Amino acid sequence: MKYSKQRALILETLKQNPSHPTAEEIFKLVRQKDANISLATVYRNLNQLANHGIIRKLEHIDNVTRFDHTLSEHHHFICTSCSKVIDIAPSILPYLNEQITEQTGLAVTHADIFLKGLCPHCRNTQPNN
Amino acid sequence: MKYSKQRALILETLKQNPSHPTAEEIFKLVRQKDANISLATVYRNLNQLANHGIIRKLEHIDNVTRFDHTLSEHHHFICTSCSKVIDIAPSILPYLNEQITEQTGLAVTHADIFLKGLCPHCRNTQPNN
DNA sequence: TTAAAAACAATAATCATTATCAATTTTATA
DNA sequence: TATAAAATTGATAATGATTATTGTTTTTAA
Repeated sequence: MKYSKQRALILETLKQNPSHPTAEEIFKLVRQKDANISLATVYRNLNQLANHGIIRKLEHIDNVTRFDHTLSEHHHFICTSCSKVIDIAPSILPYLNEQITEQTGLAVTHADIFLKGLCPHCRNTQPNN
Repeated sequence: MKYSKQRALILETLKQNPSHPTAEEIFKLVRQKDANISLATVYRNLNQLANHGIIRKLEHIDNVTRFDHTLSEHHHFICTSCSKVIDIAPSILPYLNEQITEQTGLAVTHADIFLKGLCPHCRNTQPNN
């Protein structure tokens, strides 16, 4: 991968916004620093960075592709009220893959867990939902 | 919901094809029985059936929306080699929601688990993958 | 310094899905 | 059974996210 100013800006912007932004959201952010950058460039570079294992592409959260600044594995909780996404450390479910492999006979190499429920904030403000 | 021939056909077809088909795949199947049914009708009714809790919409398996003939909760394993989807009984992870709720303080109401790995068939035929 | 390779901006193309709308079907009621 | 309102349909246009194309610019190794 050759260096490019645009790619560096995109990666830097993603690192500064760990909130699992979409390509469109990243586009709006980088536009503030480079008024000429193209949406296609944002898509191209996000995919390229993901293919090189530098960032992570999340295709499962809410039917919209989002990007994650880190490769470190973690699960995701989405609040059904405010749509906020909260990262969950995989360490809360140790030996998950091994456990499933043992019980099913399927060689599990990767587990993505998507949780739904109310975040603490919505749980307090909307006690009856 | 008023009765409609088309919706009945779509539901029946899905029940006979529990392989998590996409809307397009269901469309091709129902076309064999009703040459005039429209793709829009298939989409409309699949969404309607899902909204009424009669079938389940799966948006997480492989970045394509698929439909599930049953509401009974279960997780999904997708083979990274042949893309086959295998259902996993949620009973292999009992008290999962409670366990996560306890450890994180998040009120988890629903957990979707998407597993990747090699299915038994591909594991045997491609031992080095 | 230069030339090939990679990346760019702009935009057209694609693909899955949804919206629109006039015509048809369903269904409750007379 | 007839009928009229409401729901549904088929056909197709529109949408929105993403990818492909193309001529131009940037990067980088020699």
